[in-house]
Amino acid sequence: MLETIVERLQEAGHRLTKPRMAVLQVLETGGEHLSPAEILARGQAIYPALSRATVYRTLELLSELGLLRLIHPGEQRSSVACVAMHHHGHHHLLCIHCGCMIPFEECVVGELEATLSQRLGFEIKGHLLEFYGLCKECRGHQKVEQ
Amino acid sequence: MLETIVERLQEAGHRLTKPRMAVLQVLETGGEHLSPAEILARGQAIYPALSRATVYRTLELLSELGLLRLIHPGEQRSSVACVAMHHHGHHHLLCIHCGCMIPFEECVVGELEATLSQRLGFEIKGHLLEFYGLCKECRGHQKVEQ
DNA sequence: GCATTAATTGAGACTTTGTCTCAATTATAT
DNA sequence: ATATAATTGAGACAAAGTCTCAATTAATGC
Ligand SMILES: [Zn+2]
Ligand SMILES: [Zn+2]
Ligand SMILES: [Zn+2]
Ligand SMILES: [Zn+2]
Repeated sequence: MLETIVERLQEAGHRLTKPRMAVLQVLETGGEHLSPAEILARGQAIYPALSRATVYRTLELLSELGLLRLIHPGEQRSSVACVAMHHHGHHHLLCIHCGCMIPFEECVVGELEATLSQRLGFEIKGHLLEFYGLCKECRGHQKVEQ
Repeated sequence: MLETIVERLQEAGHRLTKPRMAVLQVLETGGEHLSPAEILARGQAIYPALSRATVYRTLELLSELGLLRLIHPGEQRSSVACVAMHHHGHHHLLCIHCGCMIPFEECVVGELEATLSQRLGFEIKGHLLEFYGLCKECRGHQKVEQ
C-alpha cells in the first residue's frame, strides 16, 4: 500500500523526503481516523524535526492526488483526518453525543455514483457516507442525564 | 418552517430571544451551506449586538434538538455549516479543486439504515452522503494548469 | 562521488475558529 | 411590576490552519 503511494508521488514528480515518508508511515499504520495533530505527534516520533506545516502540506498533496480525504477537519474535540486511502468510499456511524465512530463495510452508492457522474459531468473520486445519531450506550444515558 | 423550529424550542423550554431569532432567520433564508462566520455576519445585519458565542451556542442547541447538522465545521476556506433542517438526509457532490457544492435529491440509504440500526443498536437521526471529485469546470482546467 | 538546482523544509508570526467565564441583560411566569 | 433563572456580549483564551522566508535536501547530470 505504501509502495503504491510512493509510486504515485514519484510519477507526479514529487520528491521522497524523510518528513514526507514519516507522515506516510503514520498514515499507513494509524488507521483511518487520525487528526492532523495526532499525525504530527506520531510523525515526530519517527522524524523529530517534523513540523506542523509539513503535515498539512503533505495531507494537501495526498488529497490532490486523490489518495486521502480529510473529513471534519478542524473539529476541536473529535477532529478527524479520515484517511480513505484503502477504499474508494468511506462509511461510518458517528455518535453525536460521545463522538465515537463505528465503521461499516456495506456500500450502496455504486449505481447512484454512475448516474450523477453522467448527469453532472462530475469526475467522482470517492465518497463519504456518514450516519449520525446515538450509539448503543449514549441511547441509554441520554434519558437519565437529561 | 421557522414556526416549527420556534415551537420545538419552546416545547423544550427554551426562550425566544432576539439573538436566537436572528440566527434562525438567517438559517431559514440562507440555504443549507452557511459557515458559522457567515451566520454571524448576516445575523449582525439583523441584530447588530449578536456575538460569536451566541451563534455557536444556538447552533449547538439546534443540533441537540436534531434540527440541524454541522458538516465540516472549522474548515477555513470552505467552512460549511451544513444545515439539514429540511431533510433527514443530506446529499451533495463536493469539488476538491474549487470547493463548489452540488446538491442532489436521490436517497439510496433507507434499507441500509435499517440494517445498521438493528445490527449495532444505533439510533440513527440522519445521514450525510458526499461524493467528492472534480466538477465539470475543474476537470477541464486541471490539465491546463498543471 | 560531486556539484547544481529547484523542490521542500522548519521556525515562527499570524489569522481564524471555537471555547469559556462572568457580570449584565432579558424573557417568562407569577 | 417583580422575581428568577436562562441567556447574552465581551473579551480572554486555546487550538487549528496558513503563510513567508531563509536554510536544507533530494534528484539529476556530470
Ligand atoms: Zn470514517
Ligand atoms: Zn455515543
Ligand atoms: Zn450539503
Ligand atoms: Zn470545481
